[in-house]
Amino acid sequence: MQKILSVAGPTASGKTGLSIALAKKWNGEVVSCDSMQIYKGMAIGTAAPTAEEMDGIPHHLIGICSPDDTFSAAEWTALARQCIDAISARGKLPILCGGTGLYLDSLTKISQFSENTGDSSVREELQQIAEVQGAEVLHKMLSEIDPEAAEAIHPNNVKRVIRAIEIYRVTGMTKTETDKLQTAGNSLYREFRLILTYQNRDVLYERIDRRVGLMLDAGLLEEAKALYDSCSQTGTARQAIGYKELLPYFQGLCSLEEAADQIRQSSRRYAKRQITWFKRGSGYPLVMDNADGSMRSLSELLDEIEQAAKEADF
RNA sequence: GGGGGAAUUCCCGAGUGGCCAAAGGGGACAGACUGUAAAUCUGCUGGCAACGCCUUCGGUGGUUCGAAUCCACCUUCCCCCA
Repeated sequence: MQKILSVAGPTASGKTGLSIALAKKWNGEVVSCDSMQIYKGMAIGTAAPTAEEMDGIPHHLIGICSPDDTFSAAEWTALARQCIDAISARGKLPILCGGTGLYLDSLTKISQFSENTGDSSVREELQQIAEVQGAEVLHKMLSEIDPEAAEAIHPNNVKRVIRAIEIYRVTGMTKTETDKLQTAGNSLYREFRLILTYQNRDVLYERIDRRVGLMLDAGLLEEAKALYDSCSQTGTARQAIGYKELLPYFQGLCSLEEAADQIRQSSRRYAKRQITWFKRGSGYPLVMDNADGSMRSLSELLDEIEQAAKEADF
């Protein structure tokens, strides 16, 4: 089984720096596991590593799609698998680095994605039903075809209700059956997952606040402006934190300071959701901060990781 | 100097005699998550020995069986006329 090392954790927790240090130490290459770094022209706002930060370590799946492209966890997984194979073939260690929990779990938990199950016309039709007749009606439709999924998905979560119905419409199989099928079989990888954690939430939040300032200094405004001028406003990329909050500012609806506050807030909430996500998975919790609020040194962290990996027989 | 208005639970903001620990929104906190995921959604938010009790609606007194809601005075803020 292929070995992969993954570095997960909330935004601004220090994944990038750590993954590069690990790549140097263990002869690795980094594969970004980030739903937004995948897009071109969003390097600053997604905190993608600069060439200088990479310091010669090859990075993959950063800036490879147009912000207008639609993208999916399945597509990402397919690309990531290719990267991992290629890196392994070079005799190097693939290091997955990123905060998109869904992507990381897709890679490691889903043995086989079924054939393309998306259909935008079906989605639009269902969306219409939700808008005209209400979310309840849509949810009832799901109850009839897949009661188990309906039970698990809240009626208000229209996106997920639609997806569950869409699967059935396109494939004739329910979401419940599909999920079962996709997770059947063993994982393809022997993963050692580091989950970057903070004992003091405030320390992480301060890092987030500080980084937003740094992004603005680095030219986030120009980058966001260019993005809005050149792209349609409908793709996944427009959901990215750091860009969508700037739109009201460009439209003259709020001050830059207000927009920046909004970015900081969105980032903190995002971090919280990531923490919740990674908490339920397994992995080695790597504590990044000391009790007094200072950060632990890189060498100390690397030593601990080496020890933990050895104990996990990785 | 005169006239008018406002003070509500972390914030904004309803409530104008009992159905009010107090609508709604925001924030915070907690959680869910399998092809849009930096998205989407849920729960929760005075205290407690907790199907009940206690404290709370600027402050102090009062009216009333009963007040955030009525009265008096005080404090602060806003507006208008001088």
